[in-house]
Amino acid sequence: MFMPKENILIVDDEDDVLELVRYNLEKEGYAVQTAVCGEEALTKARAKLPDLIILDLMLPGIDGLSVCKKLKEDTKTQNIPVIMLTAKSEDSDIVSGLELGADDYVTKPFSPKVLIARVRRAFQRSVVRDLNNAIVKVREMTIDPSRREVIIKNKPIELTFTEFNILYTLAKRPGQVFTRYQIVDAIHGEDYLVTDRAIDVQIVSLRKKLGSYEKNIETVRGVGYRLKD
Amino acid sequence: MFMPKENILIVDDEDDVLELVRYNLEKEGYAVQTAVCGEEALTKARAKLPDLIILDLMLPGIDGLSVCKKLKEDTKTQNIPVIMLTAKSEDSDIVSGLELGADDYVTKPFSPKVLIARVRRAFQRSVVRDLNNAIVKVREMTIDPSRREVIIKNKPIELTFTEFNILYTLAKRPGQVFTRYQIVDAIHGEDYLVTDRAIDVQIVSLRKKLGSYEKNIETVRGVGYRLKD
DNA sequence: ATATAATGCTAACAATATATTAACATAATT
DNA sequence: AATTATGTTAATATATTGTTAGCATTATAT
Repeated sequence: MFMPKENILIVDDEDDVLELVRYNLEKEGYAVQTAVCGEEALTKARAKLPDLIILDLMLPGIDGLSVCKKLKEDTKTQNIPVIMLTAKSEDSDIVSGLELGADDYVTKPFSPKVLIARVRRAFQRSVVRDLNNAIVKVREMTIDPSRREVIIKNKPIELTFTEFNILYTLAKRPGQVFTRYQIVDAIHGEDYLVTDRAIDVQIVSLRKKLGSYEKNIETVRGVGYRLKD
Repeated sequence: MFMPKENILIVDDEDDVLELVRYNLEKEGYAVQTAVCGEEALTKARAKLPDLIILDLMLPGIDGLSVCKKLKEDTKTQNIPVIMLTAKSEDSDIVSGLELGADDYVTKPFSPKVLIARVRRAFQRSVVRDLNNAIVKVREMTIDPSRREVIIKNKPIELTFTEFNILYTLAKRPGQVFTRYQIVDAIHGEDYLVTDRAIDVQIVSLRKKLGSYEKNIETVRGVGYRLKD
C-alpha cells in the first residue's frame, strides 16, 4: 500500500536554499538528494537517475546552464525534467535554459508553495501533453485524446487509461511496429518494470473492446504490435 | 469574489516586466500565467486557452509577430484577444501586428494603469468575454455566469463559488476531459496549491447538489473529469 | 467589532476500478 | 514434433477516486 515516492535532486550551492527546499519537498513526501556544484550534480544525476532535478543556475565550477545542457545531451538523463532556479535579473538565462530543454523555471526568491506547485505540475505533464494532442483518425476509427474518447463507426468505445494510451500510441504511427517495451515506455516512462505478458493482457482486452476492429491491431511475431496502415 | 476570474497569459522575456504586469493584474483579480518565449507562449495558449494574451513583440526564438500569427491561424486560439507590447520605435510592427489580428497595443515603457485600462477594454469588446459570460446550456441544465445561477429542469440550484466555477469550466467544453489541475488553474490561476482530493471533495458536493444530474459529471479514471456531451 | 455561519481545505480511510502476475492453453515457426 | 511466442483467465496487487470529519479561513450578520 505504500507508493515509492519520486526522487528529486536539488542542486544549489547555498545551504539555506538547499535545506528550505529539502524540508518542503520531504514534507510533501518526496525523496530528496542534494548536490552543491555542477560536477556533483552530473555525477549524482547519472548514478541515481532522479525523477526530477531542481537546478540553480548560479553554481561554482560548471554553471547551471552547462549542467542542463549536458543532462539533455546524455540519453540516460535527457528525459528527466529540470526546473531551474534563477535570480530575478537573469532573464536571458531563463530563455536559454528553456531552449536547452529545461521544463520550467522559478525565480528567486520563491515561495515554497510555488515551487511545490511547479514540481507537481512537472510530474503531471505526461497526461496533460496527451490531452493537448491531435485527434487521430485511422479508417473508421477516431481517437480524440482531449476527450479520451474512441469512436468506431459512430459508436463510442469505453477504454481504460492504459488501453487508451496503448491504442493512441499505436495509432499515432500506423504501420510502425512497437515492441512491448516501447509501448510501456510511451505510457509510463522509462524503467517501468512489467512482464511481456502484462502488455499482452492489455492488448487482449483492448481487442475485445474494439469488436470487429480488433484485427487492426496486428501481432508482429517476435517483435511486438502495430496498427494496420 | 463574484465573477469567475479571467485568465491572462503574459508573454515577455524580461522578468521585471513579467512580474510588474503579473503583480498589477493579480491585484485586479485576474488569474495570471506567464511565458518567457514564443514556444512556451504557444504551448500554454493552446493548453490553457487563456481569455487574453499580452504579448511582447521582442522575443528570443520565435518572435512575437509570428506567435500572434500562429495564434490567429489556429481555430482553438484565434478568438483570444491579443494585446501587443512594443517598443516606441517599432511602428511598423504595430501596423503589421494589428493586421495579423492583434486587438490592441501598448508601447513600452507603459504605466500599469494604462495596461489595466486596455485589458478591461479588451474584455469589454471581446468575443471571448461574451463567450465567457455566455449562458451555457447542456441538456436541461442552464448555467448563467452573469447571475451565477444554475437551473436544472426549471429549478434553481444553489452552488458555492468554487462549485459554480468548476461546473462552468466543465460546461464550457462538454465532452472535453480536464485534469484536476487544469480545473484549479482555470479558477485560481497557476501555482495555486491544493491536493487532488480537494477537487474531488468539491466534485462530490457539486454532484450532490445536482441531484439526478450528477451523472453528467463523469469521472475519467486516471485523468480527471468531464461533463457529458 | 465581534459573533456566527459558510466555505474550502486536508487527512485519513473506504470503496472501487484497473493493472499485473502467474499459470496454463493455443498457435506459429523451425 | 519440438520449440517458442502469444493468448487467455483468474487471483492478487496496486492505484485512483469517493467520502467523511475536523479545522482554518473567509464572509456575513448582529
